[in-house]
Amino acid sequence: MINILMIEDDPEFSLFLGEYLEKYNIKITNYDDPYLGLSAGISSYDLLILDLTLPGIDGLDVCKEVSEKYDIPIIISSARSDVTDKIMGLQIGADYYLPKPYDPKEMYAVIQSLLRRVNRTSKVEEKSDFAFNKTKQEIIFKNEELILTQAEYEVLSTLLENKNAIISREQIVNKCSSLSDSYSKSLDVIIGRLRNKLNDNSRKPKYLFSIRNLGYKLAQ
Amino acid sequence: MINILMIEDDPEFSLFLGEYLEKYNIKITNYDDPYLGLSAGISSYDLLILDLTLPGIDGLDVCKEVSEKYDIPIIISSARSDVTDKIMGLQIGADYYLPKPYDPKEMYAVIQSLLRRVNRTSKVEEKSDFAFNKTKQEIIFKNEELILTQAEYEVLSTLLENKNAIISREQIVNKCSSLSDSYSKSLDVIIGRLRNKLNDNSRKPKYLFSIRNLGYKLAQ
DNA sequence: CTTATTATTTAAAGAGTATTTAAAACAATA
DNA sequence: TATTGTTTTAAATACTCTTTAAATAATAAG
Repeated sequence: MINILMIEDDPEFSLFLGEYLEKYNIKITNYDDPYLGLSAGISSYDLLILDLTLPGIDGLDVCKEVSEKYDIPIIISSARSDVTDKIMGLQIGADYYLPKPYDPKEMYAVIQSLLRRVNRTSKVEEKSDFAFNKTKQEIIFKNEELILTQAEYEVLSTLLENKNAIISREQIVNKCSSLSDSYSKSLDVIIGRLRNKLNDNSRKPKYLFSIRNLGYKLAQ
Repeated sequence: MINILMIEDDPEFSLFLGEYLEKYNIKITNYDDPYLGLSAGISSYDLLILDLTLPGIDGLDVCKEVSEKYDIPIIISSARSDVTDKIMGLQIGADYYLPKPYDPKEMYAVIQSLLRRVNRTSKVEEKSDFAFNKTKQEIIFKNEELILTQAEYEVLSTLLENKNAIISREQIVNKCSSLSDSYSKSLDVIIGRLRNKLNDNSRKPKYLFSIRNLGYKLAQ
């Protein structure tokens, strides 16, 4: 069961949406008074749907306050479809801006998407043992940053960019500017050092496979 | 610097957007061929902007594949503004659906919002040993004000502004007006003095890391 | 099984970078 | 002009990493 907090001064609309979402096991609790909504134990909800035209306070201010204090995902659902409103809303803390009128199916899709993202990123579970960030020039392996030399970084990067594919020694050497471009044995040495840092074993490798006569491949 | 992968078969549009986002320190790499885009080392980018009308394959299929294999946030940017497309896109793995045409400002707001959400939920929010106040020109380190010369202050500031990122010697020298802009060894000396004041050790640094051939980085 | 080829490992050399130290040049102030 | 504090220069030292080389191991072919 998913619990959604709604702040919306048109009770008919919230009722209509609530009824629609009921069949997907989603429960909406609506406050037409924004002040009541703000003191409704926000953190116990999974998501906030926020209207902008509210009595007594601008929805954008509500958005800002909630976003600063809580982690809860926010969808702005408003008849104000001005670009500046959208931009403001998103910058101020909203996760999605859905202009009214909309098909409730669309709202449902947005809710699904947002909750998927929130749950996905908060989970520790990961598919790959590697994560890498080109801008920072760092490669994370099993949640630890690898300390790599320039050549090691370049080699592992090119392998990572072609995950599970075989790349020839020649290709690798050409892509790595810190390797002298002559045919050389340096690459083999670098590979060995990478294997050490990955705790991999050339006899029965888990990550770094040597494919005789063809090159190397990084599995996973 | 934020790295965005774009798959969009209208090169003019991607160029236009890329130029606009440049000033916010965002770099767009566009592939007009979706198959090339898919093999472009997706996991090293921070975000994917995806068009739907692509040559040879439907954008929704690309979306599905990427979403299943990677955690990367996806924005669909498409002229197809049909509700069913929106719903499909969001259900299949997209995080946002932005119908063309749109103001590039709006795209920027969406990017900000999405990255904020992704970083917010994944980061454990760690405490920094540093706090700095630009207006007062002071830097607090472990609750004590550091007594710094002008050059030291400027160098530490630029490092602090790019926490955990590698900055080249050249970049640092250019940003620091009290360093003569010629290539010079002064920076190395200043770094040494900063290390002293931070009780840091170049052999096994805790804060001030030298990244051979690339520059320095301040951790934390 | 033997031999030729290809890959891995290990150690050491050498080139290139970074750090440290001390002294000189410079700037600001009284 | 003397003092003081800061940046620059220079030179010595320390260190890191790619390359080379040589020994060992694994694989494929005859």
